Amino acid sequence: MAKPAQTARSERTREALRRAALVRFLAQGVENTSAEQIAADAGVSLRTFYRHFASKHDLLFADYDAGLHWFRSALAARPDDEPIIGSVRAAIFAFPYDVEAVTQIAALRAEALDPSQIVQHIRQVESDFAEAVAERLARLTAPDGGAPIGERLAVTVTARCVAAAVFGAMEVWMLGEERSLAELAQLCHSALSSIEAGMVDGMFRHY
Amino acid sequence: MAKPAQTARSERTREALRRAALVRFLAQGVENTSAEQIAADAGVSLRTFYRHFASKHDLLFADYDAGLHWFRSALAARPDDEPIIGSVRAAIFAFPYDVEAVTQIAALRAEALDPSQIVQHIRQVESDFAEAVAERLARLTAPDGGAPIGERLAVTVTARCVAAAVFGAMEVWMLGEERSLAELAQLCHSALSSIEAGMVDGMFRHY
DNA sequence: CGCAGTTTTGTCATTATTGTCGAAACAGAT
DNA sequence: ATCTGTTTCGACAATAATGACAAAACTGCG
Repeated sequence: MAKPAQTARSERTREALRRAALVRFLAQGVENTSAEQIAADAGVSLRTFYRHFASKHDLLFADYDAGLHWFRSALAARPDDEPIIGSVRAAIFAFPYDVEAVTQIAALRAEALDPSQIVQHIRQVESDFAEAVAERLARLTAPDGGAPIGERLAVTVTARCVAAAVFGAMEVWMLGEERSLAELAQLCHSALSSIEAGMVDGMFRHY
Repeated sequence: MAKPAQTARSERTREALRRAALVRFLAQGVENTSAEQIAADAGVSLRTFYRHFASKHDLLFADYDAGLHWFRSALAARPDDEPIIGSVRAAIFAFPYDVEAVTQIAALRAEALDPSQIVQHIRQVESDFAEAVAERLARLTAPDGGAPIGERLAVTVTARCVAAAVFGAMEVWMLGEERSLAELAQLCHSALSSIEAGMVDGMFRHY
């Protein structure tokens, strides 16, 4: 849909667009920057801009894939026999992120996107998160996805419940008054534990 | 974002646009129908069209809110002391829907939207579903949302897990070979039961 | 190097979407 | 019916986004 990025050239173009956009966005705000300006700054045509990014706002999510990839790898690196909740805990607490950059981008998003779009993105993140967990779980059963349907159901539902715990905790945190990171960690921990407790009896007791 | 719909007049306009769009879409396909045509058919200006619908594609989701509202009401109508899983089962199996219309719209969506957009919509549905369940659960604890944070966390996570079960079942069903409605019902039943079993011990054992 | 095939861009044209501002239609009170 | 404040609509202009096709850059190979 919007990602040539195969060759070195296209990668350069992409980078140029990314940089140009960030500069403009920071200097004059997202809405006051036209796609044409960005393209011009990067020295390419408008059409080319849209070949690299689905939309102007898409630039605000340009770094997301890298983070997802990191998480997926972190999960995959965990030993096969570790209980899934433990793997997830380890991965999410080890997640490295550039506070500066994240804050900056978050501000731009808040400025240019309406709340529903941001919520939509969070749902996307949760969905990808669940998929990563499912991928890790599936490794235990049938690496190729050819598992019996009951097993597939268990993997999918379990993974989604884990995601439900983490993102549910985040939701409660955002709506609550206490906004410290410690509080968030506490909520995550608590939510994951509740899932874990439920897992001893449920259909997915094996994970 | 795009919904005057307060007065009778705007409701008429909205309906006119909806009808006009459906006719065109069915006759010549979504992509071959321009927003201008729809507006013209409905006898309003292009700008007015965009006052009622956020986008041309938005028309393909125009009926969604009604369904959500139905579900929310169905859940609310259930007795307070019924276990949540039971309420959800009852509600989803009683859901009334016009096979004709649903099939028709689904075809149009498949034609005009790319898969990622459809997935995005499904996520939206799941999210709203979870929220409806959470609403029903919250009634048991603190009607005003002023419950202690632990309780809020339990409600949120539980609701999301229920949604995870239902939509996880749907995902497995869609990816599987058996596509009968019976199979879907079976998967939903199974997924909900697994959650139910887990609930006897987890933090949300009370629901 | 020079050629044939593939990928990436550019250009042009068309449609989609949004901001702004003023006119028309509407609801309620006099 | 007339006045008045509000909602909805139309007209116009500026961006945003996409389709179609040709030119330019890049690739591997003889």
